[in-house]
Amino acid sequence: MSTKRTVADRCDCEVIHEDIVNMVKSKMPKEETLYDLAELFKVFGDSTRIRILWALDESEMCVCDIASLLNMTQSAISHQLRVLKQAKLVKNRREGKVVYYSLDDDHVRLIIDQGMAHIMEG
Amino acid sequence: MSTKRTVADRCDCEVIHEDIVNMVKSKMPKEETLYDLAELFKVFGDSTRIRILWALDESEMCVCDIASLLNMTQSAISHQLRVLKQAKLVKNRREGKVVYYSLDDDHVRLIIDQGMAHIMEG
DNA sequence: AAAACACTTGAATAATCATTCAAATGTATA
DNA sequence: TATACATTTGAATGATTATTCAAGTGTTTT
Repeated sequence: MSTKRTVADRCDCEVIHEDIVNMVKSKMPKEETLYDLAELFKVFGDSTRIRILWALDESEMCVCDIASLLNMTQSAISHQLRVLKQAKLVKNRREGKVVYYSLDDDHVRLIIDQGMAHIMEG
Repeated sequence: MSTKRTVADRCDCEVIHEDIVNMVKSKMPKEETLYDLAELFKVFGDSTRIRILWALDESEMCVCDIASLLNMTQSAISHQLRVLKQAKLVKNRREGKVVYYSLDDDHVRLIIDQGMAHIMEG
């Protein structure tokens, strides 16, 4: 008796469209690639960093100026610039005591533009 | 006497290039816009959601299939689909008991493509 | 060499958020 | 109407992370 399923048979449902799942699975990029992609977008996913990127798209700037522009501490800006640099989105050069940051990559503008397009269409 | 600055005059440096800061400030979008932009990218900044978006770019799928494809619980997938829907990146339709999800917007592909381009150029 | 300056770094705190678990919908079927 | 099914929802937990604060570099000026 009791062909009744126990309450938690792992997942309470099996695949419904196995053919589609298999097809999609065969076309998915490597796990690692998708992970890296998410990591990249995570960098864009903070308003401080977005503002920094937008500012640097207008002009190369030093840490002090960015801090002033965004009304934040130099330390906070410096921390975020490090994140942006690790993601290869900005680069810097030193001139005496001053360190100037600028965009490192053309994709930055394109990614932001596409994001804006999505937001704007409402 | 003592024109010497106290140790913490708010920020330990003043603006260095006031002209540039003012120019950039005048060109920056509204705070709110940049905040919304960051919120959008935050949605892309999670590997589960990126995988869902990539999968839905191949084919419309139901929650159960996505869960199977990504080897995760339906609950976890459902929670993330809600986030994606709020961001207007996916839409859904019901057919009996089954709910099918699909991409809601052409920008999704373009944004992901730009992200990939950045990653791939190394 | 000492002081001032521009910036970086590390640890600590607080806030955000992805996943899990349990319970609740809504729909179809017996 | 009761059961099964596909999905949603809410609360709880653990992990990640942005900012602050204090101390540390590296460079120039006096």
